[in-house]
Amino acid sequence: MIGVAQEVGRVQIGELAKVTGTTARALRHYEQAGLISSERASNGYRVYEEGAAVRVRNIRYLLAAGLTLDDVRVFLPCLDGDVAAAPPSDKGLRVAWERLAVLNERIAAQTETRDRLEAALRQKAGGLIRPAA
Amino acid sequence: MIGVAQEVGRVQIGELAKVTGTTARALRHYEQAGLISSERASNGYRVYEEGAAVRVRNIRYLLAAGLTLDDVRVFLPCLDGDVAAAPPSDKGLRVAWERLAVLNERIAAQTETRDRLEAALRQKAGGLIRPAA
DNA sequence: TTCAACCCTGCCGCCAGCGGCAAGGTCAAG
DNA sequence: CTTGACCTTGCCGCTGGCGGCAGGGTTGAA
Repeated sequence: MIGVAQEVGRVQIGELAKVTGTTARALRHYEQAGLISSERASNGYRVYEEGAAVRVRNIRYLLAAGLTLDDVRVFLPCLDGDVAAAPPSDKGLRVAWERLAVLNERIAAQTETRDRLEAALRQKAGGLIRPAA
Repeated sequence: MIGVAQEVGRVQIGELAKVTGTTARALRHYEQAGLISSERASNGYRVYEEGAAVRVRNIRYLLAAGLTLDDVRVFLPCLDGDVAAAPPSDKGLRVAWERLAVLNERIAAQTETRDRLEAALRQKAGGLIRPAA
């Protein structure tokens, strides 16, 4: 083993992938997209600091909610709280609010659509078929 | 002009695209995906019957809400109401309810995420920046 | 020394929902 | 008879978020 963790949190990509439930490939992708950063060891290996895991989990959480990497980039500085990253700039915050508004619209649209679909289904199904609940 | 409409609603692809606010390309795509159907004139041109416009608008509506073409295929039979298409089969209805449940989950996830983001933003912004509303 | 298990950087592939273009047929008007 | 607006099929391209592989270095253990 290459050092289970000399200093806590100084971890390489495979480990980070494992603990965050993702893949090294995805992590490199996030880095290239500017969502995470890494130092390099003398051999060129990426080394992640403590807190990276939190950040990555935040990323995954937002992605899972249907946000794009661009969106995530906007919101991340507001989520890390403690870790580095630019303290959310004024402009950054404005943009974040804008994206949030967009998100709200999307949710509204989907909700409306769902309601209509549900109504249509109830009507078609008479009473034969019921919501899975 | 090739006949502004001999019988009302017997219309070709460009017209249908125009009235539904989409493109011929997209309509062919929907057809290939099995979402709409068309007869052919003797010259090979697609001819759409009345009601196609409604169907297409339904499709666009659902797509705009973030559904996939697959999803749409599932829900369409329940929306046409009058037009042809298979009368929503029993199995079809079950599947539709399932998809609806998925949609609900997605909405829930997004809503939760939005709430968290909003909270984070409020905290970061103190009171400097306010929701766009 | 050799091996396995890591890591690196490309670069191509996939899915979805089309856009866009080529190469050709059809039709009505001038 | 030509023009131009329409239509046809087919295929390649693009965006996003990676997956996966090739080709190569580094490490620690046996």
